[in-house]
Amino acid sequence: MAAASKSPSIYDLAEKLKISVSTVSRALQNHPKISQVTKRRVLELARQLNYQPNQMAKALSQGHSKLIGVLVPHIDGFFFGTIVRGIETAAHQAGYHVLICQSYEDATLQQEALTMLLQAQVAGILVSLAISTPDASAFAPVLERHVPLVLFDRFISGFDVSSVVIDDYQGAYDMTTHLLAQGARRIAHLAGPQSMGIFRERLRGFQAALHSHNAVSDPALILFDSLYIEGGIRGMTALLQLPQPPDAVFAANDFAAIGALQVLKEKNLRVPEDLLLAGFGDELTSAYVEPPLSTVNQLNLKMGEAAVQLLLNALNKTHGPAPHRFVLKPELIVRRSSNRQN
Amino acid sequence: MAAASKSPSIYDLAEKLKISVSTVSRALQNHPKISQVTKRRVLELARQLNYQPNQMAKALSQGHSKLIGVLVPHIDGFFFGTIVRGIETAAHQAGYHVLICQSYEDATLQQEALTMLLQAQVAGILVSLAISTPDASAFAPVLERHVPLVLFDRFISGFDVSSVVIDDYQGAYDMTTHLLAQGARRIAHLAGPQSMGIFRERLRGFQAALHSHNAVSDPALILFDSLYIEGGIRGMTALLQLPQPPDAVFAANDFAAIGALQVLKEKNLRVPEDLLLAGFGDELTSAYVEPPLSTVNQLNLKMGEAAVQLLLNALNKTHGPAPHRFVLKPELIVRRSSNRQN
DNA sequence: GTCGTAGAAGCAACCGGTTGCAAAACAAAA
DNA sequence: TTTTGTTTTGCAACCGGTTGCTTCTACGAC
Repeated sequence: MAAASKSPSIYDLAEKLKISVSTVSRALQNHPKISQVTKRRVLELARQLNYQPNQMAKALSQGHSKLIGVLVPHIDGFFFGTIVRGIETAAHQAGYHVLICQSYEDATLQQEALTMLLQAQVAGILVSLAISTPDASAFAPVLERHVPLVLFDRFISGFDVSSVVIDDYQGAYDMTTHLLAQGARRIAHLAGPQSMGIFRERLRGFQAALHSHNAVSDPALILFDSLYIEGGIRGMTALLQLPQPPDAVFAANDFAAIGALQVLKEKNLRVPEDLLLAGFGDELTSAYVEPPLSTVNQLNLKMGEAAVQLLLNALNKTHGPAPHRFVLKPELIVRRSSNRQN
Repeated sequence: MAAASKSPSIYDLAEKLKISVSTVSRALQNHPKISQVTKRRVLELARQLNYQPNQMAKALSQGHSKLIGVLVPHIDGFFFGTIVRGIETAAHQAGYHVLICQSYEDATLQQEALTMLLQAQVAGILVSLAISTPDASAFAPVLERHVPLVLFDRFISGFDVSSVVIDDYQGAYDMTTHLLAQGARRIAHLAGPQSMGIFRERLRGFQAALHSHNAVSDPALILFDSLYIEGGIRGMTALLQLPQPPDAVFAANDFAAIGALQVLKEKNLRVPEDLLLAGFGDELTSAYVEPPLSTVNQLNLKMGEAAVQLLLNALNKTHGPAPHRFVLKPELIVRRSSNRQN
């Protein structure tokens, strides 16, 4: 299309130097069978003409590109933003590029994105599942073509591929234990959609902690709603209307907790004096709300890096290695919203 | 590498149907010179074999890919996260993929990333400049190859390419005017690095507003520092030690304002009663700090979309169209930190 | 029966690299 | 000087598409 100057190819180099393209190609790869003299001449001319290898041609002839496909629900927001940053950084260090797609939590869009990534001939794919993912069938084409796949954060049970997750169970368990230690007797849980493994795990951890400390476990205190701010508002409002309201709330993510906090402020209930509050996920905002919100750090950057590492492992083995599950230990971040000592 | 099943190519289709590859190729493109019968047969077999066109091969033969390179300082953080989301969404609608790179505000990394994008044969490039960008020279290879380029948010004066920016001058002017209307007499400005056009513009708008309202314009009230939270902390601390401290602070971004807010809280100064505070950029956090922070909305999503639109325009003209500058009008978001009326 | 023509399909070159294998160049050994 | 061996280089096919131009077929017109 571009009528004007095209960038030089190895053919141009070969012609100018009166040698064959294969020699040029090998010289550029520093192939041992090419003489130093020739290499020097090729490299020199390449520099002069500002030669840039065409990665598409390279990918085509080699059968695989230096692209890693990343499919996330959305890239804005602190959590995925940081993960993607970690992914890009790690990928870049390994000489890979990152192709980004968003599923918007929609299974159909997710499916389409996978198709596009496959068509783009990516070397591997990193996915955090859309909440609406019904089953693993969308990934059949990926597996068929033996494109390495690594799931992170969001997974689906019974889908046996490599993945990196945090130990949601443990994080929820620890946070619940902490709330109990702070004197909570009736802890409510704003739980997320149970179709997502992570939210199931958080609920499990919550319940296990209650159980092992012989604390009250009232089903009325467990609410299932969206985990956006609005969901938190609805949930907290409902909790306050109970005959026996809770004295602590543990939300399955920070947004829900922030929503709950807004309701509490409106009702002039003090946190942590009247009620303890904690979230999950360490969103950036959580440190700046009033009072600062206790939460569980998901080690986002590390998760992105670990996901890339797993993918690179798979890429470097000729045989598909056995799926490997990488579990990150989350960290409790105790701030004022759950801390009465101080 | 992949020893096992490779995905089918048009050669496989051609062979199975005993027709030539060119016919298959044309049938898939719905070329008018191919009979309906043949098209039907090809399409049917393609579906059966789950044929996926190899986009690299297509890009190679056509001389351009369906890839848009995006180069930002970093993808986490609300501002760039949202922009990138807008970009991805708009690009996806136009059938393009998005290749992400981060410069980490480093000119060298930025340069490298540009090279990689060029080698990846992207159809066009969207860039928000790294703060340390010394001049436009890094972009020479891009212009030479006639790869369409659009800058967004961060630009550099004297570099005449298409760009989409918000009217930082106007935003700062409006916010300053608002602070004056709220009764501020001595407004301080936490200014950013003046190498960045956006921060220069914000400072200009600030000063112009003071001037046109005959307000105090004291050079001691203008501080230049980093615009991270720490910079805001340093700045506010310094301002409070002045013989005549300000009665309002306008920070060139929200992070600096949030840092300033922390200092004020520590010193038990009330916002907005004792001092008015405003930021710029509408970070997510700003709505949740106490008191909620007044700020200027940068219309991030819209900016991303506009950038893609400009790029698509350039891609569709054979002649490089004249550079077009798209200016978005920012919106004032008045919250409690600057509002005494209410 | 021959010619003209439109429609459908195919040949082959090309995009810009990589790579197995053959060939050329040069040096050392016989 | 011929033979053998070692480097160095080149030929040509391939990756999976696209596309200009040619060829083949069939059908109506003269």
